[in-house]
Amino acid sequence: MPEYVKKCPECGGINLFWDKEKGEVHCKDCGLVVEEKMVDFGQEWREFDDNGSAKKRRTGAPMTYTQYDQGLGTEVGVKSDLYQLKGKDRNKFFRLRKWQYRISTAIERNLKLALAELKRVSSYLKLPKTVEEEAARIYTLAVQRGLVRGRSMESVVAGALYAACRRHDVPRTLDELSESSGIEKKEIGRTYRFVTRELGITILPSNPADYIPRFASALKLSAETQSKSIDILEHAQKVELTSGRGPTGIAAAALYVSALIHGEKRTQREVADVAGVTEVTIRNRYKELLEELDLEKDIRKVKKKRKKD
DNA sequence: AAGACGAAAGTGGTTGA
DNA sequence: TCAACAACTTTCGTCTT
Repeated sequence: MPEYVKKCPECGGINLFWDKEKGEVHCKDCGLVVEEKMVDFGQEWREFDDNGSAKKRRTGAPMTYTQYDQGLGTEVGVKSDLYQLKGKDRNKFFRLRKWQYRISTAIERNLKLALAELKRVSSYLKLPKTVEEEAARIYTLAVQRGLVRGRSMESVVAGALYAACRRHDVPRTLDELSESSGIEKKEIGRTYRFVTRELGITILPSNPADYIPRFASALKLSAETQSKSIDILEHAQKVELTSGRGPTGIAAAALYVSALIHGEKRTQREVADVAGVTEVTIRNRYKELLEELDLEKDIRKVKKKRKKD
C-alpha cells in the first residue's frame, strides 16, 4: 500500500508510484512527476537539545551517520575507574582523557552543526534517506581528515550532498544545490571535487537519462515524449555523442527533439530554463543529435502534418 | 513579434609540458 | 606553473515562422 492515496492532477489516475530511491512520486499512467520533493515521513532520530541527549534516549538509535558519532560514542574511562590506577599511569590516563575530550568535542561540535545544516538542505530538496546518509558519511570522513579546514562548513556539506546525489543516481543540479544551500555554484563544485578526490570517492559521470523524468514533468510533457527522449539518449550514447558533454545539456536536447516529434513543442528557452543550461547549448546538442541520428525525417513529418492542420 | 539560429568573445576548469 | 584546449555561457545580429 502506498503511504497515501492521491489522484494524479494530470490524468486523474490513482496509480501513483513513490520511488523512494529517487525521492519522486510519479504517475504510472501518464508519467507525470506529481511530487518530486516528497515529505519524509520517516522517524526523526536526531535530537537537538544539548543536554546529554544521547543518554536520555529511550531507545537506541539505529547505527547511522546522520548521528554525529554514529550513535556509538566512546569515552576514555570514567572518573571512578581512574582511582584504581596509580602515579604515572594515572597521569597518562588523565592526559589521554583530556586529548580525547578536546579532539572529540571539536569534531563533534562541528559535526553537530554541519549535520543539522545537511539535514536542512536535504529536506529542502526532499532527498531520499539513503542519499542523506551517504552525504553524512562523506562529511564525517571529510571532517576526520581535516578537509574542512579553510573551507566553509556549509560548502563542504553542499559538496557532500552533491556527491551523494551523484552516487545514488539521484541527480540534482549544482544550481539546485546552490539555491538551497546558499553557496555559490563554483564553490560547491570546487569542494565537491576536492573532497571526492581526497577521499578517493569515484563518481561515474551522471547519466543524462536520470534527468529526463524531472525535466519532462516540469515541462508537462507526455510519457511517450519522455520515453522517446530516453530512446534518443541511448542511441546517442552508442554513437558516443554524450561523452565529455554536460549531461543536462544532452538531456535537455533529447527532450526538446522528442517533444518536437510528438507535436508537443516547447521553446528552446523553456527547456533551457528547466534544465539549467542555455539555449545555445541545447542548439548545439540538438544539431549533433540531428546529424548523427537521422531524425530529420521525423521532424519533417511533423512539420508537414502541422501544415495540414 | 517571438522564436530559432549562428558567430564571436569571455569564463572556469582540465591537461600536459 | 603556465599555456593550450574543450565545454559552456553571454551577447548580439540575422533569418524564419
